[in-house]
Amino acid sequence: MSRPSHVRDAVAERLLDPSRHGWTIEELQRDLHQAKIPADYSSVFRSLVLLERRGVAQRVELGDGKARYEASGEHHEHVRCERCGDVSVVPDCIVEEAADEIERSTGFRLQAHRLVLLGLCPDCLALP
Amino acid sequence: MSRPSHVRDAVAERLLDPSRHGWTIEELQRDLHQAKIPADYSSVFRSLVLLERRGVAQRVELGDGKARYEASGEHHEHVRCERCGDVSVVPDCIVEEAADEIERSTGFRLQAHRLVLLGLCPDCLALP
DNA sequence: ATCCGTGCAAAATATTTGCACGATC
DNA sequence: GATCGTGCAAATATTTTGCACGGAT
Repeated sequence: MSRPSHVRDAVAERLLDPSRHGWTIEELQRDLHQAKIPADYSSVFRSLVLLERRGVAQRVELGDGKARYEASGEHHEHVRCERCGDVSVVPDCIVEEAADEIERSTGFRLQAHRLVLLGLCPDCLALP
Repeated sequence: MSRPSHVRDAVAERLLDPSRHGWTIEELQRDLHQAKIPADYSSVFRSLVLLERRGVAQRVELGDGKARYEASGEHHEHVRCERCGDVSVVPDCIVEEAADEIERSTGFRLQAHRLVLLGLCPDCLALP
């Protein structure tokens, strides 16, 4: 039923790469371009929408006004470098533990959370 | 040196109100309008920029694509209701404690963080 | 023949800036 | 008279949608 979709395939392939997280649409497009897979911004966008509906990708908000995507899977938090924009992962969820106490103090029923840590990455720390 | 600025004053007054957090520009404008203080969107925006530069206001990202502002001051986290958009405050910072461990495991030097908790507020929980 | 993937361009959403006018200093 | 606050409209930045074409089924 499915026809070849080189754009979508290439997008999925990049999302699955565990060494990068929080791709913006533009970053994906640029990376595709460098791999000789020219694709329209809207095609990348639609690929992401579809991959998200299929449960392959998930959209994450990293608080910089850009839509970012990564492979859906284990929950984790992100650290974003405020200098170069690089995104890394914090494997442990430090929010879970506090959830009960927060629900009690606020009256909210918690469903999800987004934690973005901001700082300087090791590379940028080494610079002046 | 400063001339009367009813828009900016009214904006600041609302930000300082401790019963509301995370105002969007549009919410502020609507609230001003109801208080018979018609103001242009851009005037509210510029008031916020100025108030932020003065250290009175701070911009917070609550992950819904809108710029949100509140009085600068004590650090705290936010809970946003996914149904009605209402924003409340979580006084305690649950991130501080984990910061050291995160810096060690990621190599980042942490400078700030944004935690947005998502769920249902007490009012919406009471609805069907 | 139909359906789906793609590119191109326009719409939609939200923020930011340019310009002119009038009020305040 | 110069400066600052404001409204109006245009410029940006990004995401989202409409449309048409062409290839795969």
